[in-house]
Amino acid sequence: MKLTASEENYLKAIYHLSEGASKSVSTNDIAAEMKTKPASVSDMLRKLGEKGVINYRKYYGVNITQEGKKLALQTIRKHRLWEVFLVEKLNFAWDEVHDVAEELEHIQSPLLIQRLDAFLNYPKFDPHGDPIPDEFGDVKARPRIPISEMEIDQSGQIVAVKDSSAAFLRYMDKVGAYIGARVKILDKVEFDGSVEILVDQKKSIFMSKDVASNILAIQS
Amino acid sequence: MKLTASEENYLKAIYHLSEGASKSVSTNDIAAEMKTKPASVSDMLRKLGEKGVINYRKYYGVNITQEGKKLALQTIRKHRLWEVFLVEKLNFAWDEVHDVAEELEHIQSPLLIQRLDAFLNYPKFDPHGDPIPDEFGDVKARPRIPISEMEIDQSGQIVAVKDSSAAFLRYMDKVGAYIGARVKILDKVEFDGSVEILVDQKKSIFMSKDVASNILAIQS
DNA sequence: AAATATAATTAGATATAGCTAAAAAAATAT
DNA sequence: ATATTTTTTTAGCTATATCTAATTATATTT
Ligand SMILES: [Mn+2]
Ligand SMILES: [Mn+2]
Ligand SMILES: [Mn+2]
Ligand SMILES: [Mn+2]
Repeated sequence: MKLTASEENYLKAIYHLSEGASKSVSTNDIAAEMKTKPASVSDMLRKLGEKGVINYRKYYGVNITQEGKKLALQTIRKHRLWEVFLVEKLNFAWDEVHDVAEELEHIQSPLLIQRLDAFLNYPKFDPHGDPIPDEFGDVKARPRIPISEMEIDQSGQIVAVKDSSAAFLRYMDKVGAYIGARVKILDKVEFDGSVEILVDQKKSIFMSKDVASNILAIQS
Repeated sequence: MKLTASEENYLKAIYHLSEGASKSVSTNDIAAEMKTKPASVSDMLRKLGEKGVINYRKYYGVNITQEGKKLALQTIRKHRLWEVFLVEKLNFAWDEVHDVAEELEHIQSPLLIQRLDAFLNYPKFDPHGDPIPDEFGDVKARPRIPISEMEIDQSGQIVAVKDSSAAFLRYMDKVGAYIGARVKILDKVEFDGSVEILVDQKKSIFMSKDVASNILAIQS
């Protein structure tokens, strides 16, 4: 099964929207995610359905097939490997990599990805803490919870961000929160869910619930 | 001026066909180079003409403009930098890099290329000995002659290949000829122009004129 | 100079990928 | 159970990039 760059992008979006959610993915949701119009999505769904990477019943949304999942994970693998390359080797900031990786992920060359993976020493996570699927599409899931859901006095380590937008990542940089940082919940405001955390036993950061819910940690 | 990947490929082809040749480039030649049909070329020439990167007079072929030349050299720069990356960092063989570079060269990110250039330590030549234009499109030309034009007993150093096809490069590997090798012309056959050369003062290679004309050297 | 051959362009298709506007189906509210 | 709203699809249009077949312009022969 060979997909165009555009088909790969849609399939990836469908995969992401499927994750967690148990029911079908809707046309409107895909359109929002892809920043296209629902009419364009309907057209693409017909094509992806014909290619067998999704199950598509008109008016009832789509479910990704096993084949589709595998292909989506291949694209995600490439995207994340390139992100690691950009940060580790080319000194990109973690908020600068997404758009370039969005292009690089479509380069067709299994050898390239195999060699890139080796060159990067088989990284397991991308710069945002997201796991890199292996060449068979297997992902090592790591239990992670938003720090908004941790209790006062609990400790943990930041392992990922849920929102990888440049704006959010720059906020992280600004307040000194980063992947790998040790954190402890100092206080939680009942009223609005905002949180005060201690980073690396020295720096205290106060953040809204919205922010806290986008920082993922493993408890310790 | 923003070009599509396809436009960049055509412009690069036109640039290459222009090099050396003093007159306009013909539709048929471009079609042959691009492996498309002349009809497709006519269409593209109209578009490139409208964008001002070529001067196009129907039925009389094209000449690349200054603007076009600059853009073509940017694409060539990217292509060659990626080739260096693939060979130097990812251990690709020099006959495996072209097709992948042909895709990578279209990634749009000035920062990426600037950083890649630095990461590779500002290489001046690609794995086939071709010069890498700088960010302003300036190329350091090196005098180089096909070894078919060298005289008996003359010495030199292989600096590039004219033909970068996988087939030719694998032939080079097979006979042990490589960029950087010291060569001396041992014999030339008057009848058909074939040549015997000594590589690195130890290995003698006999080759047809066709082959010899595709190996470029600087005399010493 | 006219006939012929070659080269290049145009006309008309196809395929991808996007859009707006209209129509139809499904979901929700009365 | 209807009516209304929301969602989704279809129809029709635009743009890119390719093709084949037909046409036209230029170049070469005779
Ligand atoms: Mn993408
Ligand atoms: Mn990422
Ligand atoms: Mn290319
Ligand atoms: Mn090269």
